[in-house]
Amino acid sequence: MSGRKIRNMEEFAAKSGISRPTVSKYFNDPESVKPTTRRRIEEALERYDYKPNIYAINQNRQLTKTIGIVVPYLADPFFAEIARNLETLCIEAGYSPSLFSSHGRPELENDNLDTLRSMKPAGVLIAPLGRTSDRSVIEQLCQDVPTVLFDSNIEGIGDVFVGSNNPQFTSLMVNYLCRTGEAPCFFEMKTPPNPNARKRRVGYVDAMQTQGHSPQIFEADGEGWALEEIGLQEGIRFIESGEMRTKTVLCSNDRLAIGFLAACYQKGMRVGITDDCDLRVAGMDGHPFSGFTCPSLTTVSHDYEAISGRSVETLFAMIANGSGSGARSEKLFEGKLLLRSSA
Amino acid sequence: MSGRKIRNMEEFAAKSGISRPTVSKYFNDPESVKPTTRRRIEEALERYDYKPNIYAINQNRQLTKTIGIVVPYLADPFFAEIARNLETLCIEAGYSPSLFSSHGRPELENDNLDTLRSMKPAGVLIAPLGRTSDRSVIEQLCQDVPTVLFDSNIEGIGDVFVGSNNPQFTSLMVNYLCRTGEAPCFFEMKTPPNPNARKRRVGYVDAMQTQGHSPQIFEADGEGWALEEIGLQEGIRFIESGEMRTKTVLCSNDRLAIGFLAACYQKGMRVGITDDCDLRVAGMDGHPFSGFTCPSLTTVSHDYEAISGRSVETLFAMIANGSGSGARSEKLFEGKLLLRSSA
DNA sequence: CACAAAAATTTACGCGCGTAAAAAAAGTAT
DNA sequence: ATACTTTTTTTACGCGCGTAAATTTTTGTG
Repeated sequence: MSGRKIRNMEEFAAKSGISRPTVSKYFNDPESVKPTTRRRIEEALERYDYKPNIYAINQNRQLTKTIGIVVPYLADPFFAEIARNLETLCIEAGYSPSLFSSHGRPELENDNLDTLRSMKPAGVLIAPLGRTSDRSVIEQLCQDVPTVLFDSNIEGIGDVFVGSNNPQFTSLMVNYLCRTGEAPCFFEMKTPPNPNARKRRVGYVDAMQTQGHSPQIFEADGEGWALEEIGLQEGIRFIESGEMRTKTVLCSNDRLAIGFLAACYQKGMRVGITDDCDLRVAGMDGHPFSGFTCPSLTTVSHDYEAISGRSVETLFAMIANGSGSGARSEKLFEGKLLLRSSA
Repeated sequence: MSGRKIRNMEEFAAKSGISRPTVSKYFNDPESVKPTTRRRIEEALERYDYKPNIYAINQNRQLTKTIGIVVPYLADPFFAEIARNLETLCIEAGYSPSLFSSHGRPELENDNLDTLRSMKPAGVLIAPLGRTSDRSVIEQLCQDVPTVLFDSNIEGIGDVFVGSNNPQFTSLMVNYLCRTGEAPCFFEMKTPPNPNARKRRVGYVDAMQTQGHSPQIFEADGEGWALEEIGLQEGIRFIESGEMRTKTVLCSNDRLAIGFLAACYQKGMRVGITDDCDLRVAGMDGHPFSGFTCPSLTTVSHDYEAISGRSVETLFAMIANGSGSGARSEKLFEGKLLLRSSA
């Protein structure tokens, strides 16, 4: 590819001594041309620096090879990790993923979705903001292109949802905590950015009542995605309030838990399962870095691979079969207990 | 936008009662048409669901409104945070950022860059993999489009580099540590994924010698971007080796430090500046979550805002002036000492 | 070597838009 | 009202490629 630049496929076809339609065929599927021809094209490809113009390619095409991936906040390690998985799977399947973050802002989510819609992608994988999402915009998208919602469900929208069974997360953890010690109180945000928080709260209350305990919920103030900071500040407030009726704290998510651990550390409270500790703290999510807190965080982990795997599988199936599969399907994966040393 | 869909600009122009070229003009710059006309178009825009086809728009255009952003590993919170800043700045300036992660793999970096090049972006912001990057591919990109390299410098390539003064990071921290206690040993990876590591090591050795101390470096085994895990496992090995000649450890970066803190915790070593502690641990980067470790991590922080701000400013200037500015410029920002409780 | 099948070529059209040039219409100042 | 300027319309072409149909060449088989 050291040779000089080629303007278009016409010119490249001339250089390689092959007709343009055949070259076009090659780029759409290298296997579809005779090996001899293929070799000649690929030799030319090494000598000249040419790549078909993606705009011209997609402009007169109904389905592109693009897959849109939209997450609410990419700087959240959970979404970064999921996005990484999804991108990898798409690439392996021969698609070109296009990644969008809504940065927690509804108007950006709308912009992303509009942009995506005009890109005529083969399919879209979206984790919506949730509460603040614009239903109609997502609905539009789902109508136009095969779309899989993941992580955050929006009732009645889209053909497929793939996510985690959030109430099961809490009941799993509550049961474990009750089995091994005191029943937990619940540390969460009053206005959480992620819509799964509500389900977790409900799951907590249900599980506690099933176990015959009365729930205690501490609602942290603060808005936005700076969850560790909120966990720290409000954790301190919670501890200082003296209202904590139990020495076991279940945090609504791992990022909050990481902040809460920092609060405990600052307040000189030892966290852990051993006898010399003052408090047990657990989280939920299986955050990529939850294994490296001090103490390491006991949590319920999403089945990352299952969620990302199923999401893309389903999407590919929708793309193949034509999207209109009929009934809306929801697939919820169970969380796995990650027993570490904080609880 | 509840009205039925419009196929193309021709049809939309008919609906709004304006000629297509004028509508086209409107979409390129809404201010460029008469207020009356603008109002009529925008009214039609509310009634009908139309957006110009992005492929057709860009196909016959030399410079698009796209800005490419390429990072080596998006699941690393440092890059996630930088990417978030860059995206926001681009959007505010009226551009459409397009985000790519190389997932630590050189072949993906090449793919990303090739894709980007064919997108004819107005400009590109790239943090290359570094050591494993394909120089020629990056060089090609720089020739074709205005490009700013950030974070990881590749000598002699590109017109502009914006990053941090890594040797200064280490000397700043070494000086602080020496001033307040024992001189530090250095904990780093033998084969770090990030090319800045080498500069930090050199900076460490230099600073130590300047201070009249003999450097001690522990080289952690392991490859890839699972830095916390490596910091944990190799940290344990380092501690157990008994080779640690000092009770102050400077980690090459915060993620390694987070893993090392976990190692210390597991080995029952108290980390902090207070008298009852066994060890001081410091990091470098100002990792978004470094403030929430236990103890909170003393570190040298990148000037995130300055790096991202300067990067886009420079890029916009290159776009405006035409890229060929002549000499290669490098801007290195100083790190800021973040004094917390680990060292 | 003839012949059918497969592959490549030739030819030609269209996608949706940018954009240039010329003509017409609308707005402004005199 | 007239002359002038700004804006819009009309008309027309081209971007780079997908793709279909008809034709020619190449390949494989008997």
